[in-house]
Amino acid sequence: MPNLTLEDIAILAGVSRSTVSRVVNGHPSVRNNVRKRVLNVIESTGYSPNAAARTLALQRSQTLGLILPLSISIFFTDPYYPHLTKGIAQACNQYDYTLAFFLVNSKDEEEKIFSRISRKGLLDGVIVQSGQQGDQEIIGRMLDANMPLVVVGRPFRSDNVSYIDIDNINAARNAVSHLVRAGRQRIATITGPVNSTVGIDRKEGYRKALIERGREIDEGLIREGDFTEAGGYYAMQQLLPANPDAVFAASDIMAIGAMRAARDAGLHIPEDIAFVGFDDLPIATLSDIQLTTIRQPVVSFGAKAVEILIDMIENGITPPRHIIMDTELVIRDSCGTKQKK
Amino acid sequence: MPNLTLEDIAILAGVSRSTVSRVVNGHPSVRNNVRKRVLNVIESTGYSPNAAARTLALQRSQTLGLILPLSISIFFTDPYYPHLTKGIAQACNQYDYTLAFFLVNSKDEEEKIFSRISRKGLLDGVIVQSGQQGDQEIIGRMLDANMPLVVVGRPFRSDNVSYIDIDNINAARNAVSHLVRAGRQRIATITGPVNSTVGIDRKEGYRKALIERGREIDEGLIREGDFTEAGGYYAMQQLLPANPDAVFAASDIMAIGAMRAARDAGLHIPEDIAFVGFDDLPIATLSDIQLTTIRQPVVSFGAKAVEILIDMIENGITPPRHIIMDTELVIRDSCGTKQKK
DNA sequence: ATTAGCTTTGGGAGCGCTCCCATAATGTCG
DNA sequence: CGACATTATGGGAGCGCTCCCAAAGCTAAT
Repeated sequence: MPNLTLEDIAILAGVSRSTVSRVVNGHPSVRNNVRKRVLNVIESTGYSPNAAARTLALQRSQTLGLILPLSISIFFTDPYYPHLTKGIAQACNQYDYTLAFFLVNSKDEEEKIFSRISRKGLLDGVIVQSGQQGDQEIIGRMLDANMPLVVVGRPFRSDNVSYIDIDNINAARNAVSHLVRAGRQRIATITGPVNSTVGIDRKEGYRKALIERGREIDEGLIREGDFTEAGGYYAMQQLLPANPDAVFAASDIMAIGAMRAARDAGLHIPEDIAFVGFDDLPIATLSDIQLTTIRQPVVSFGAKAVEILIDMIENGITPPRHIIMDTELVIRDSCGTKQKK
Repeated sequence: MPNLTLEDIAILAGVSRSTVSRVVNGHPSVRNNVRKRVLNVIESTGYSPNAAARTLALQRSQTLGLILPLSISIFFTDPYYPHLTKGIAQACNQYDYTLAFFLVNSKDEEEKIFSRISRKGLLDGVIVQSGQQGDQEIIGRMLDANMPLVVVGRPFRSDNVSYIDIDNINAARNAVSHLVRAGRQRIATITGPVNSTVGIDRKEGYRKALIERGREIDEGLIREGDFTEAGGYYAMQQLLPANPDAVFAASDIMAIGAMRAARDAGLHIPEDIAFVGFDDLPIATLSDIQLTTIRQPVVSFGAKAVEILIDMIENGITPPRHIIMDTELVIRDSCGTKQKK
């Protein structure tokens, strides 16, 4: 299969380069019989335009970048990221953009990847998964380079940046309120890393819920986790001496780890101790005790991020937009309030 | 930040375009003081070359595509794929290639994605995750388009294609032999889909192991799964009436589902029934009973695939290579043979 | 000092596309 | 049926880079 160019098609169809270009791009001012003739040639030769040449001429690559920064090099131990990726990939397909995927594994790589990303003619825009302080640098650099940018998860400095998030504080508050209403007395929490906005916000929601209900905050019932199963297990072990009768974990995967620790300690779920997670990813229903959790629309995050980003690319960078999506408390077995049928 | 070109840098440094190009590409024949002068200008202006222009001139994009075909639109319910993706992404970073990510979700998308992929000037080569019959079409089309290609997992027609895989038959045989040696009498299996090579091969390994040991094959002890947790659960329910005392599942995630079903049926693991999985992904150790499983080097698959692909791109397409990687049976709690300490 | 044999540098052409503008073909109306 | 508006078409220039070849600058040897 030889490498055909516009010119070749033009010759074969007996028209000019420009006309073929018009046909390819669906420009209206081409006579019908000419259009047909050209389309036939294209069809029969299997011609498809050269992406690089088009990018160069248009100054548009039709490619978006997804950057998962160093802080989440734990990539894929938490199924949150794969789901997000899926949402983004789907949306890219839908809008006919190519998705370039950058997984930052180490500080060394970071520099390498940066210089690749900031190269003109590669990406039209960038989606950064954020949350931790370290990600500010990436965000800053993209902004400096005037690269259209959407952040998934509220970043630390968020005033001049578009992002998509949920209301973590209220979502957490609802979950913990539910435990209070269920009569739990010693409600503990396993937070995310406190150098992340999700870590901070979900913890804040926990505090709010308790204070609203006139409870006191017992620091002995608060432990920091790292969004891994092992971290959840370990944090739970630390909490056990404080005798909690409920735990709100800032992610499903940590909740799974915490439940394992509780069970290893001989506790019964939900009788002795109730659990609520956060995310509602498929793992929530994989454990033996189905996890009560806060559903957040991870796949929609991706879709929405792509949508906004493309809008920025095609219509110019607008004032930063902050999109807050809805969450929902999904009651299952682990919190002990599910109606038996 | 204005959009600088080679030409601009040349003027600023008082040299020609060509000289700047030489400096950027590390060509030796540039006098040292000139090189320094140019580098200074580049540094101070933050210039970086335009990727599209370079691609057009070189006919090389330094970009690889990863295609996850329709048959695995279940993407990310099985953590296998995220891990593979991670391995590939890491390797791409290492070799300074960009990774474009194509997730095929529907038949409609397939066509759209194909035409994008086969566009010249976008990808230098492609990695396809394979296994099912439906993937043959993608593979065929890439081959027809003369696109350098490496398949992860042996495809159905594998003679003219480079691929990376493990010896699924022997790996499965070892696992099942282990169960036989442990004295299990009624060993069942939950296979992968039988329109996939992994499904077929692992089942074949199961049969081989039993026949070698003089056991008979009881079709009532064989059920087909679909590599999901729910599929494992369901298959196990089907198997229960046949009273198995051991199950070999063709993936960890199915083993998890199957164990849940066994437990729901009141069975004790591993006393009443032993389980062996396949993959050794982190989930294997997340369940309450740590899963005995066959470890396959998923992340290395990715690295190896990238390595071979780049070799094909840079040194021309060589005769197809078939790389078989090693596996290892990892004994944990679920098979009942682990030494107590 | 002159010439041969290097190394270093500059500029043209080309990669394959789009866009603009000029020209050619067509259509419309009095 | 000619004058004009309208629509189709062709070709040049340019996107920013690399590569090739020729010219210029050096070095050193006769």
